[in-house]
Amino acid sequence: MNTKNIRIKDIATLAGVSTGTVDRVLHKRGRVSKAAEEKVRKILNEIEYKPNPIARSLGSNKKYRIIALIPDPAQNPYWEQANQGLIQAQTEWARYGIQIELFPFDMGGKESFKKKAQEVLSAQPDGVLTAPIYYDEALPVFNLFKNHSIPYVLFNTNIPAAHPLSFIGQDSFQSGKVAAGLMHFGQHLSGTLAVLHLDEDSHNSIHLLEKERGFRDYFSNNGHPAFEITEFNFNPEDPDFPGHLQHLLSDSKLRGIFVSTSRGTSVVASSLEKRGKKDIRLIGYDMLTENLKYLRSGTIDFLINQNPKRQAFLGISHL
Amino acid sequence: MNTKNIRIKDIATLAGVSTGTVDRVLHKRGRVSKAAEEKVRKILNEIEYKPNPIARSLGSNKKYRIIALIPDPAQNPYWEQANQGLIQAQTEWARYGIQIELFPFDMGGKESFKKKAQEVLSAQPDGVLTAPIYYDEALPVFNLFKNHSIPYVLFNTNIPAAHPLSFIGQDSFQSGKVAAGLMHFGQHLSGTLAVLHLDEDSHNSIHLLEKERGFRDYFSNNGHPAFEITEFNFNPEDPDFPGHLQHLLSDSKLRGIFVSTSRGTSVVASSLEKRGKKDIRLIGYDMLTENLKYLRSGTIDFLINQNPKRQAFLGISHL
DNA sequence: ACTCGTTTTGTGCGCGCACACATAATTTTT
DNA sequence: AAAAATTATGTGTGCGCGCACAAAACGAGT
Repeated sequence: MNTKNIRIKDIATLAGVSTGTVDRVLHKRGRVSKAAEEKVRKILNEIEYKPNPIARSLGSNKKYRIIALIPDPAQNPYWEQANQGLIQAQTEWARYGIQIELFPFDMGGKESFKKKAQEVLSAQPDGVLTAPIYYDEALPVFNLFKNHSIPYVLFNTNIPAAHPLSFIGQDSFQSGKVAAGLMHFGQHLSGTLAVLHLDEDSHNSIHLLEKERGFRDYFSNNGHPAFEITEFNFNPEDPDFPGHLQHLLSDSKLRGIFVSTSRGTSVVASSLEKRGKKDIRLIGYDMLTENLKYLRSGTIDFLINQNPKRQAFLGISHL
Repeated sequence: MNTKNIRIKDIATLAGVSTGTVDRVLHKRGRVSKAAEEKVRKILNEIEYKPNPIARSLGSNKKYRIIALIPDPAQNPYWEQANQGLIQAQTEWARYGIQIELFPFDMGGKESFKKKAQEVLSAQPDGVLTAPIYYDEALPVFNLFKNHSIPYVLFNTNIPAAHPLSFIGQDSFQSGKVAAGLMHFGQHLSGTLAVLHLDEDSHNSIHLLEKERGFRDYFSNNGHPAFEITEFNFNPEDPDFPGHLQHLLSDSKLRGIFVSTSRGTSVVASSLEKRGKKDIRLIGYDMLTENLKYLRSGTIDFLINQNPKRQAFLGISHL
């Protein structure tokens, strides 16, 4: 009673006009005399009108199409988890007339990304959720979206320059700092720390570089014991990769490894375990089942959880 | 189109009856002939009917009263954060006719808890969100709630025996194990570890005891280096408290302190900082502003975040 | 066969909003 | 000054559901 919700009808009576007129003022679609608009505006300023979202969505009953433009889940467990979140969102929002379609693109194929982005555009969705893992290719795509006034939400990787509707995900820089803090914690011997980007094209993936920057930033402010930080870019599909890894691990001064990608962590962990190198600290990303195995066995010391499932779900919700 | 949502009306046509009959079958309020019920039931089994929650809540437009029975936020920053979450939930759900009332009880006064619980009962709310920090007193209260068929959601502290509608919060036992893991991590000298319960009546607070149990459990499985774990119960309001703390800190073999309550952590941290004891590891709970200060300065090594604000919010949402 | 009770079934209304359309009040044109 | 065009305003309808109530069907008794 006390929390009496004002309806559009109440405003109408208060302003001495009909509901239709109030409606037109609210949706600013003209066809209203100045005098009438005045009156309604006045009432609106006095009391705060909150349209009832339930009633609103009931009537319209529109179908919304949202497209998720993300790397192929089949290729990568991280994106598979994200996909899980999408499926969850799908079922959750289904009866509100929201339909989610997946446009997976090939990781490591910028061309694939560009092509799929074009398809998204021509599909004319009501919203897009995407993870712009390629900086250079992403920006022009977003400009196109904006021109077609298709709202888009970024997740996983942030590109502020793209000014999306919103961004869901963690701050890669801070995330790198956290990793560094955990790496530093309790370390009493100086030595080498390795930052590993296990990706096809890590130079173009800003979020990986941001993580590294955060990692280095931490150590530039926290100097004892002194660490030498080296950075490596490996493609885990490369046949030479095991060799490179072995060479890296043979460094007796190596104290810790920070893997910037979720998938790569378990590979490194298995290598460490084989060599019985328990003293090398390993920090990676995300609770993939593979990773969890090594986390339990103690080979992986910390996993920074990006919660792709939840992120994807939230992303859709925001749209 | 393809995801055509079936309405109650569709079922009616399919079964060859009217919507009213379907409605009666769905809400099982009788007044339906066996033959008709048969037909409707058959259709219902074939297709999965999902009532549109939007339309449902539109019509009813009921007012729901939810009461939050939690410790007085004014007395404790942790519960103040929880209160923030309640306020957020309040504004969020306001227009769906949900009203949240706060029944704060005095911490450290079981009598206060019992009294307030009685008040809640006589207020006849549609739902209760509560944090049963006193085990012995809580159970009979929940039985009363159940008798009056008032749904209740627990948060912060779980009491499975109370079988509530749901529980929001972390597993205290696991949380203690995590703390132990972080305590153990990188420790290379054996010594003493202290578990501090800084509460008025810690013996009756199961979640604190659960945390300790988890903490001890970890070390019983991870033995090197060997630690002696001691446990202390202090009341931070007690005038003797600073003396006790000082005595504890004078132990040269003390390696780390685990504070099981969110509020106490900063007190210990300030003490540590005064004595310049940087080498004692300190682990506590929750991102209270006080705690964050010491986390930044490095005196507190880890804070396990229980996110009371979010928990409270989720609790209401579940109801 | 008719009325009266009882059970079964169908219909109508409203929740609050958006949007379409019908009416009313203007202004412009002839 | 009347008709036509334009603009302003009011009213009606439907979204899907729950619930109240009207209508119909059915039996039983006279």
